Amino acid sequence: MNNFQKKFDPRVWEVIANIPPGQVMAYGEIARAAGYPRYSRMVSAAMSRSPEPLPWFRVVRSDRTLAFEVGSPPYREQSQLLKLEGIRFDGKKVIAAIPGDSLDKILWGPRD
DNA sequence: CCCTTGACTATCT
DNA sequence: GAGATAGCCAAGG
Repeated sequence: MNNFQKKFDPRVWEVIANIPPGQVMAYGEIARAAGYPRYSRMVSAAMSRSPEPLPWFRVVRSDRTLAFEVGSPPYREQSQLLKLEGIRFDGKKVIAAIPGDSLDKILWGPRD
């Protein structure tokens, strides 16, 4: 299909729904995985208009920072949800902490 | 058709 | 590493 499938290609939502807990993906990565390189902005649009709940909080910018304004309600909510999955923050950047990743990193973080 | 917007990115200072 | 800049692409006015 040529455009973003008239509406939004469900593959985008699939990709997001399949991000494992403790792991995160960037908008561009999701777009690529769904077969739409350069559609990062469309991913954000598709996400906010998803017909059903998605693990939206596992989606971050390519530089691994959150897409919301630091300190804003949605920012705090997202960071909170991520922390509940064991994800740590290196300043404003998230540090994916999948179970199986270096235990030292999960418990102590890259710095300390 | 032109212009603006946006939960984006890559690149250059 | 932070800020500016230029691409990017669909939507809506």
